[in-house]
Amino acid sequence: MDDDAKILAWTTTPWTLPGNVGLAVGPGVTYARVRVTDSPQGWDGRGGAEIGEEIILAEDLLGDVLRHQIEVIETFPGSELVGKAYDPLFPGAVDRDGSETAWTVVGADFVTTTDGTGVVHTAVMYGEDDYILGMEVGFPAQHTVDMDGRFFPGTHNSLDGRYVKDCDDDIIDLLHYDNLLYREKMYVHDYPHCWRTGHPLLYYAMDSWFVRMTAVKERLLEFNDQVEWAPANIGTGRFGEWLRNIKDWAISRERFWGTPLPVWICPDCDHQHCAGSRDELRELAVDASKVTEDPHRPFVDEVLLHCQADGCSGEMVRETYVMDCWFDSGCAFFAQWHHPFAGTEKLEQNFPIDYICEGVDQTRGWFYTLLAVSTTVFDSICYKRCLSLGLILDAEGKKMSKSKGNIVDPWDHFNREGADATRWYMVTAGAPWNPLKFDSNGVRDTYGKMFLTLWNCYKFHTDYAALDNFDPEVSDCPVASRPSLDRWIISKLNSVAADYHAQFEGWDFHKACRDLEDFLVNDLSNWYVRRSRRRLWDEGDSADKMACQHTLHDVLTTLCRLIAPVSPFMVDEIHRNLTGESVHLADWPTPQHQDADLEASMQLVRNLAEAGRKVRVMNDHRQRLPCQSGWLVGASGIDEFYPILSEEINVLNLQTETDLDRFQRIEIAPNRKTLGRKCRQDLPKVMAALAEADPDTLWDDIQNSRCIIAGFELEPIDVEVKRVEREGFAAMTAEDSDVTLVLDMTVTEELLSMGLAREIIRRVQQKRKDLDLDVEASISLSVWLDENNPELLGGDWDHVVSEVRAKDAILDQGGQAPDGAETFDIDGAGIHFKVE
RNA sequence: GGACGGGUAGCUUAGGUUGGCUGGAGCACCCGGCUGAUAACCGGGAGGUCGCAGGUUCAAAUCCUGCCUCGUCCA
Repeated sequence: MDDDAKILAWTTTPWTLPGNVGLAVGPGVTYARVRVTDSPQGWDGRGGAEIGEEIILAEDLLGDVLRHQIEVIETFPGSELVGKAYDPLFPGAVDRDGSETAWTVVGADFVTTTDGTGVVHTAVMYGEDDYILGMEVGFPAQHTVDMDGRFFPGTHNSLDGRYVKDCDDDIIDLLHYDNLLYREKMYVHDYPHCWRTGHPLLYYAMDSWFVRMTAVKERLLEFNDQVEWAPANIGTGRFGEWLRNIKDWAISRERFWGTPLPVWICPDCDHQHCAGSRDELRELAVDASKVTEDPHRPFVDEVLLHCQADGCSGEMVRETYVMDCWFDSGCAFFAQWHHPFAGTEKLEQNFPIDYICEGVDQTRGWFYTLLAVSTTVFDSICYKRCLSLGLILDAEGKKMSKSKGNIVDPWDHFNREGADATRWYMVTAGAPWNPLKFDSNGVRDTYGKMFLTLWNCYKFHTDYAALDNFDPEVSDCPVASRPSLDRWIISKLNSVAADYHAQFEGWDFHKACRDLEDFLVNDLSNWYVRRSRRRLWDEGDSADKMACQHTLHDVLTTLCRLIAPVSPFMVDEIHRNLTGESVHLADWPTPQHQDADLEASMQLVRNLAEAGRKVRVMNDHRQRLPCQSGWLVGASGIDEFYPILSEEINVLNLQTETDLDRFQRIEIAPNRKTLGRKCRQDLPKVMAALAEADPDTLWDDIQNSRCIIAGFELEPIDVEVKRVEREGFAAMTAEDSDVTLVLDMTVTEELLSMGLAREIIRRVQQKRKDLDLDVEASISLSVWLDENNPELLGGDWDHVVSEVRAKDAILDQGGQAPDGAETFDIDGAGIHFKVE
């Protein structure tokens, strides 16, 4: 350079060096002039420097960049370097073209010392910053590379005509042999690549048509504020930020396929004309017959127009570009109605659009281009509500792509678990705007839990309905007249339906569907249907059975309608079979028959049933072994559910009780900490006395300050009071309530017999099922009981015989079972049976 | 390099805006139970440094700062 020193610049793209036309430095950055005093310890790669050579670079980066021993001669701000000229690395590759600033140092704000040398190589045509700077300071703007990525002839005799990325290494060699290279270094950095082929891309300045979006920036922001975004932070954040940093829209593409850019230019006077219709083209065409029905390339390229400029008789030629395909997308909202040539009424009815929905990766696609076109052309918002969906990722959280091979083939799931389960899984797996890590097991679970349960509820209903020739149209059964269990499931369904609707409106599809699934599995299947089985076994005609069938019919049809928008197939089958009509033609349910008190009561009943099961487990009392008595302490208003509850928790006699003390006693435990301090060596004596004393009187005395033991007065702080169940009782308070269930845990011969009968029934029923017997089929049953079993009483044996539909039955207590009998153990006693 | 979002049990996740009781669930696992529609269900158990480090506070998964890491878009 016009200085004795060499200036050290840095690049990650050697192929842009022939195009170098300037160097940028930070005016405020401190630079150092150093002299090489000695060789380095070792040296990797090409490049180097002579002893005594002077080098200029940013002071902060001396240690990172230089390998030689050096001395710093002076330091100075970058502004002192501005204006100095240097010799091009590839003389002749770029023509000076009258530029005053070519191959000089210029100042630029973007230069930092976070990496490189603090001196930025600038090749105007191959980088955005470079181009902007070059235009500003007047560097020559010439390509050294053609559109195929090859160096133009005249760049350098060993580079001409070669693909630039293949030349990087040779360029380093050339610099090395000319003593122009200081150092090469491996450096990891991001670089854009073609998403399809994986080839590295070249930044390349080229002519384009733009839509001046910057002119409507404020309007875009204003309209965006009127859109209801889900989630809201996309509108203000990601999309809002994009609009705030809006760039002009590069609208032209050098392609063949696509919507032709409708711009014609006169070669004589440069007048430009944008055509708006085929009619207009025919009118202006030099030869109207060239305007064909197909307005695409190549036909449209043949059309020449009469120049529209005053006094010019030139023939205008079409710009050969096509439009960015996203422009077509942005026009969809009016183009679908063929507006402006037709469909204006349709457009008015449907614009702005109520709702659009696309992946979050479409921020710059649909979301932006629709708004861009509606703003520039219609000065209006385009859509009122917009849901930005999260992407579907693979199990490792990577975006699915065919080239990576990490895609899940949806057909695998459609064929295995069905489209319904796949769809329901995808909706319930997370909020729609969150990325979804697709989990195949989740689809499996949804299939088993949601759709098999739905189908089984339907099967249960339809099997018994068929047996009874049930026809919902024929019989009439007002909801108000049905038993409370029926009114409860109907109320509950309607409450869930109302929430479901509200959650859909609030974008919470995932929560809505999870709640509905919970209703189906827990409320309908595991409570209503389970509690109703016996009602349908009734072989006569009863009002109760009729009510149950009507209720199942009503609940299933409504449920189908709610599920249909998400999972349309199985519910359509069910709905058609139940009503003869497709679910997709049915009305959306409107909530009715809601009864909050009834729902609350049933919730309490279910919590009590749960408490009953829990208390049995904790007290080691088998579910099938009945309890003689149970009491509900603090319950009111649920008497009508006592039959259900007593059956559910297997209690023979369930009653309301107000006095919990009847089942509980207190225990007094010493507080060793306070007592120890108080009694010292007398503590064992006091503790022994405490253990002996009657807890009730003791506690009474302590509270009234008249408890003196071994000369010490005991205060409430000295003891801990615990309430425990009296011998033979077990208790538990139901969740979210003040109601306590107390069970009598006493075991009697009668109860053991009943429990034994239930065990046998259960095993035989399982056997019936294993043998795949028809529900109505009869069997022959033989039972042998080992001697250590409790006695099976006559009434209980009769119960077994009728429950399992045995037409003849033999009971042998204490006898020897023959080979081939089924065997099981209850409390260590063997039981054998045979079903024929 | 910029914008935005995420990181909670082996896995999938709720909660986070408004700090507060023992951080909930599901799958899988272990033990027990229910079941004449169910591949469903119920009870118990084991499994958590709520990415890391600081800060604010009587108190932080939650608020603040920095960092690490993953994702998407842009460059």
